Amino acid sequence: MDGEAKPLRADAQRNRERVLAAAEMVLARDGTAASMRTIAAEAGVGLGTIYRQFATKEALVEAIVFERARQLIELAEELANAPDPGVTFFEFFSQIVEFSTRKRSLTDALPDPDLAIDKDRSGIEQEMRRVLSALLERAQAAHAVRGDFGIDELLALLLATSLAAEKATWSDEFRERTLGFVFDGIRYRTGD
Amino acid sequence: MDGEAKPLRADAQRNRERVLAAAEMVLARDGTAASMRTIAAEAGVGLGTIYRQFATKEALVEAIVFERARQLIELAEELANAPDPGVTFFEFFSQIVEFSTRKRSLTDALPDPDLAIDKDRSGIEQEMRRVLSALLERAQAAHAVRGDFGIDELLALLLATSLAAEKATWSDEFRERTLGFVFDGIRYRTGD
Amino acid sequence: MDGEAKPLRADAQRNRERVLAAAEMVLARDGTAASMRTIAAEAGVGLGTIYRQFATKEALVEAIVFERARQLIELAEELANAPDPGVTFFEFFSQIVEFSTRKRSLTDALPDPDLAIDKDRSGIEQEMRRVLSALLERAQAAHAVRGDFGIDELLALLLATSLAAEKATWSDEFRERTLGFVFDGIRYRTGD
Amino acid sequence: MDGEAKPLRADAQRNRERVLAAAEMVLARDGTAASMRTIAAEAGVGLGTIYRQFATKEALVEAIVFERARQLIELAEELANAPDPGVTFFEFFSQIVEFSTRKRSLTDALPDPDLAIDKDRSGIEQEMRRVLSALLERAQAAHAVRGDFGIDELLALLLATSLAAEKATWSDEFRERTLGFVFDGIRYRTGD
DNA sequence: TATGAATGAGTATTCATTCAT
DNA sequence: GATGAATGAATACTCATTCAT
Repeated sequence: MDGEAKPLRADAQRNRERVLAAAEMVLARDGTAASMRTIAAEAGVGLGTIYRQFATKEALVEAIVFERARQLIELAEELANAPDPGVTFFEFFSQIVEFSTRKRSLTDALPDPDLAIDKDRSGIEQEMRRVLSALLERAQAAHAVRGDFGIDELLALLLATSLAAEKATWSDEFRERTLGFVFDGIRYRTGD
Repeated sequence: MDGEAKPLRADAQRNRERVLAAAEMVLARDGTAASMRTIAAEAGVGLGTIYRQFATKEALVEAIVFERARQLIELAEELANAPDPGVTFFEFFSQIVEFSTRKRSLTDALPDPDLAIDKDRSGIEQEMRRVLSALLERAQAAHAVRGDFGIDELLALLLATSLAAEKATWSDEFRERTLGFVFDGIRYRTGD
Repeated sequence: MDGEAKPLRADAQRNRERVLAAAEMVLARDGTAASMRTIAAEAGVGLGTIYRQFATKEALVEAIVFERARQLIELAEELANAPDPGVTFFEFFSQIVEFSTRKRSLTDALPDPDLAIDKDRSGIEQEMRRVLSALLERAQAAHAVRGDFGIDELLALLLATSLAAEKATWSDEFRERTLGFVFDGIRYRTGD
Repeated sequence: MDGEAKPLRADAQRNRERVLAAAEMVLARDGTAASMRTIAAEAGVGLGTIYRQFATKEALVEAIVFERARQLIELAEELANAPDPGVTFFEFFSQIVEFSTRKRSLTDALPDPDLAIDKDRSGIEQEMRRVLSALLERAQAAHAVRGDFGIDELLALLLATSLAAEKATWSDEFRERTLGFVFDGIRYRTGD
């Protein structure tokens, strides 16, 4: 839909990936305050090499967020036709939160209704809304999730629990227990 | 060993408050990356004036967090004997989240199990746990909240929803709707 | 010859002395990098009180140097008619150096031929030259010090050994031993 | 574990030298209170350029001191086998003092028994003691210097006269005359 | 008159970004 | 293309000095 115009030379592509991997690791460890120099060192490339691929630090961070969003979308798409829509929905929710525990700043990948929405960002966010809506609707059709629970509320609660998990590093056990209460509030019940 | 020793000269007190107010505003807007100079300018005082009251930037931020935590605790204490424990509990939860919508970084006031806990911080966090536990237990005794919902889960969900509300600036209407689902998962139901 | 015009109120005089004493102590300990606030705290007075007596930090430092110079001069004058001019001369030399070991920056009290010489400074320096010359000449007249050793060389060697003693904090024993060599070079010898 | 690892790019090397030269000059003029900005301006480079070569101001100052110490050592080593040990010894002493007249703060290169001694510093100071001891012992063996004059006293008097020469900027003529008296005190005499 | 609160220029240092090698 | 040296704006913090209380 944009960008990736020329298919990058092989070595350039390899460098791009090394930088992304290093940046992901360093940012996860040090937060966005991490310096470009640190990232370059971790990637084993020169500073200039990063700037060849990413115009600014902001662009690099965005690329990572973008990448993560793509992974989420991919995962959601794989699950689009999974056998049990209800179980699938809740497991997917849980998985996203677990992801956040491990990778700091993943939450930036979730649509932020506030931020100035540039083209690229908007595109992927739309896509995320789309795939999440699909999972949600299937779960509702299967009478596993309440019908009055909308996509905006889903995004809000995903963001909420992911942020908290990220900030406080929830244990697996604690995550499941806490999410359990949220899920109980969302779950379809006879009489709704 | 605490502080509040001498009762500050009138002008010093006024400046202290101006600095705190300005810092709260600027930090809410720009995050903790905001510069001391910006805060001083916003407060209409010289840089040195800030440093007279707060030894470091960190101390200033902590003072704000501390102040907010104290407000929360005060509110919770006022509600400790309110007539309807169930309604009180859920309204309190909602109010905290609403607070976050207006004042960014309030969430720092909620206990963060992770961070190195210095004495002062630890004190206020213990207090917050205590008052929140009291509200929770009263609501549980009144069969308004599930008995298996603990203080840690409460803190986690408060943090979660506050962070999200803060990040995305939820409207009143959206907040009530979204929290409604969470509350439904927490609420006591016959058969538990 | 100047300054001390009005004879200062009793309390003002007391404050002046407290400040001087504190400043001497603090400057000796921390060097001239010591802050005015530290000095005020040590003296147990407010910052303003220091500035009432000394227009600038520089003026305060100068006052101390001045004070020390006056002490040296006084000592030299007391010795002007001491019984053994030779012993007196060398003991005086040694005492000045010992002084430097204890009080940092005393060396500033010794005439510095370089510096822009303001009126006050010049006055006391002239005086110091005068009293030192007197001691020296008496020692030479008594055939205790070589006749070709002049006042400029005396000042230079006093400054030299004082600076070194100050910088390296010589022990009593080391000072006497080291000065011994210098004295041997100055001492009158048959055949001169 | 030492340093001189990679042989610096040509431009980096040139800048390093420009910085060192500028720092030497500025520090000589303004003392160690001189600001990094002033040094950068004098060197005609950006502030960051200094910090690329020297991690802190302290490191820069140390580098200069180190450099000077190395020059002294080199000079001393060249003289280690000079024909007349006595003349050599006194000329070397005089040369060091003359050096100080031109380059302020050289005296920092002389071992300071006081200061916290870090590894590098300690290394070079040991070396300086060693080469000076060698010169001294040769002069003593040649009956040019008194046998009871030790390396510590030598270092003390070198420091003393260098500091004074630095502070007061002695003329060539005055230096020779004044040092003459010191030398006379050190010199070997029949009857010792 | 004494106090210490307020001021803001000045300091060392960091870091995103540019550009010569 | 890749490297990393150079740049300088920006940051937290200090301190001599002034001035309201």
